[in-house]
Amino acid sequence: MAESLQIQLKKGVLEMCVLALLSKGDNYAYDIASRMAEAVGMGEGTIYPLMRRMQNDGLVTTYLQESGSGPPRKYYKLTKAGATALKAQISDWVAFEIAVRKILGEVT
Amino acid sequence: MAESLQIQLKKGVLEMCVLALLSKGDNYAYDIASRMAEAVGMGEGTIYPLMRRMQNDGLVTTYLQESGSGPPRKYYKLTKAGATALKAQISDWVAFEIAVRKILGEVT
DNA sequence: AATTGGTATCTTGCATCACAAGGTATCGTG
DNA sequence: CACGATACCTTGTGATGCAAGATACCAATT
Repeated sequence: MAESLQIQLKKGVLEMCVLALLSKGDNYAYDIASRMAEAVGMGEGTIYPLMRRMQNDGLVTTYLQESGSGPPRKYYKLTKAGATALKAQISDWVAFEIAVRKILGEVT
Repeated sequence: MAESLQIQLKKGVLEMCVLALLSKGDNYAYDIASRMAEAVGMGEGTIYPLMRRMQNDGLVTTYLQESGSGPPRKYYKLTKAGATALKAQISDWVAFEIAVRKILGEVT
């Protein structure tokens, strides 16, 4: 376990979840945020900086599309690099999960 | 899933692991840090503020003990409140784990 | 036509906190 | 006595999640 915890936890989980959602189909921030809010309690204000960072990192690309019910949506699409990052982050996450379970041990 | 992600992730995991270690016996910061470093890559500089916070929160108490090999060690001992917090945090963690696995879905 | 409420974008200020790096002190060994 | 290991702790930095709010579009009610 060489990497810093920060990478595993902070950059890791949220980004990984968003990448996982996008791997099932393009989506826009508001909807992603809603799903994440329901699933893990993420706040809406968190998603936009995160998406911008992921775009800067080349993990996603964007395109605009009319919605018919509100302002146009900015859809995010996974790139090849994004898919690769997703795989790596999942394997990191699984390793982290195992490490934590080991620490918890019989306490669980 | 009402609580903020921050609580689940940041305050959560590290504190939970430390509490779990202490539930198996009193221990001192340097040793805890070593174990955590090996297990999840936590840095040593992280442990001392964390322990102080946990002490302020009444989750642990401390006592000094000579070591024979270096300066005296400050042992931390789990309080009743600490044990209660540990249980709650484990159940939060398990729920979080499940939520993440659900998001990852078949991608895993 | 004006207001409300839901959708959807984004910004700002704040607080938290893990980390790296450094500082201090004790002990045993070469 | 110097060195490395043990063990404590502090400081500064950077990252980032969050709450709150600003902006704007659309549909439906008033």
